[in-house]
Amino acid sequence: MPSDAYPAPFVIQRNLVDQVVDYLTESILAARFAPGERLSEAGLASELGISRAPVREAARLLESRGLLVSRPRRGFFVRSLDVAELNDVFDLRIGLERHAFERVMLRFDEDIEQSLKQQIERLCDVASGHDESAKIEEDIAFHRRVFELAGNPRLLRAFDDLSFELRLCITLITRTHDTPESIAASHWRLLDALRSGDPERCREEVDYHIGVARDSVIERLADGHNSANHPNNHQ
Amino acid sequence: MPSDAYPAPFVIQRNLVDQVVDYLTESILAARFAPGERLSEAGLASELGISRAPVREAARLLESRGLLVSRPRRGFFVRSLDVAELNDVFDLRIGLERHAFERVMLRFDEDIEQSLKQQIERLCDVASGHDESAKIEEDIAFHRRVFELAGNPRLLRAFDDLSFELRLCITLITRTHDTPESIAASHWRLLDALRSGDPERCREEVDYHIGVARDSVIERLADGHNSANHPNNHQ
DNA sequence: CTGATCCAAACTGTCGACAGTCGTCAATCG
DNA sequence: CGATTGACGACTGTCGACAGTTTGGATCAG
Repeated sequence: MPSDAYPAPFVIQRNLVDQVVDYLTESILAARFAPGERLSEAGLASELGISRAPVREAARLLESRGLLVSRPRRGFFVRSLDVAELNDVFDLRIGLERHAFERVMLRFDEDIEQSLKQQIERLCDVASGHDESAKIEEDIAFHRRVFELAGNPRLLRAFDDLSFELRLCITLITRTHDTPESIAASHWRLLDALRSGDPERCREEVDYHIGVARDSVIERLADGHNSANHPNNHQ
Repeated sequence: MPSDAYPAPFVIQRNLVDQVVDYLTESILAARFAPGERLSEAGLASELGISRAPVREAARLLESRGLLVSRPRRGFFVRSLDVAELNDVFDLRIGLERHAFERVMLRFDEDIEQSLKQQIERLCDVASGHDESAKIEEDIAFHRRVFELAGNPRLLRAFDDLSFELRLCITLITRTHDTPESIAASHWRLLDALRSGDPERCREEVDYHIGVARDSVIERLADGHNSANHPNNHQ
């Protein structure tokens, strides 16, 4: 008997907490909740037709993901990032991506190349369309693939943790209008760098790639979307 | 921890969740709970004289810190790391420390040097004693100081998140018996590398330093402490 | 004696309720 | 008229309870 292991998701018995986590995550990233907005436990619970306990536990999880902040005796608020925090997120991302790319480079082979090529092609497919959300997700998916290929699950988790804040950064602004060609080209350059086997060059390409993304976000944030977005840190 | 908001801690009104988080964290890291051990919500709650709700919320938080793993409908278990996971933790640590050291190097000045010198001296103070726990904490404190000086709170939080797993790695084994001199010397070398302003050299020193720590842990894990530690890894 | 089956105890997931706290706003006072 | 105080309402922190599930042992067939 396979008594040990395998949660066996035959019948996916999702508990309420996970469902609430997904619901809240999507709601925040789809900007259905405004940054800084207070989330009422009771309100959410009754809205979802459940009790407050699962909502509270879900909120704790979202807090650890950086999507919510809790103020004792006040409740949970949707995280709102200022420019400094946004810079910090991208700075950490650079550190993580450098590491992931280096690890991938060390084990680069035909399979990895194919895998990344496929990912870029999927990115190209949606890049010509008008589904901005899909572009963002495929962009992130490419980078996530790199972290998968790095072969370190813990490193991947660090990226996943950060990616929620990353999406939050992007949610805060209107999406960039890069051309499909430029989006594709910038990712082909990363693959080329990996292929070259030159660590120095790879670092530079990663720094440039992430730097462009960061500047794009910051630029738009400065363009006016920052107004009336008082960050939720007081006194 | 990572959170913001310093709302006048005149009267420290700690809620139960935070207290339970601290209690559990300390219990796990002090090896009062065995790796892989099941934690009964009801048991803990009655033991602490509280209800299960705060215990559950605290456990969720510990899960996000990597100290507990939850199995649906089964409860929470103390995380137990196998050699592969342990390698992953240290690999991520290398990535983070490289980045932190680089950032510190870019803004290196007299104040930073003094701050790190103080930290190393505190490390030396405890290194000659017999309080192994203090040695570990001061060792981690030095590295945490580097992350603070890097000037990126998000990067610091990433280290804090990882540091719990790091402590867990160390908890799993008997502590290394490095001499006080070698402990001090290895950290002086890191400071020297920072002072040199040479990124390449800094990376190498960091890689070496963390690598030694990793090997030390792995070596002792292989020495026999791994037996009967069936990992409870899922997801 | 081995292995499958069944049952009771223990536990998790979820709920509704209560008490204490915080923010708001109107009434009061200088 | 502006500042202060106090009460009201909303909400969080915490608790005890119930139902369905898992676990481990007792029971029974082979």
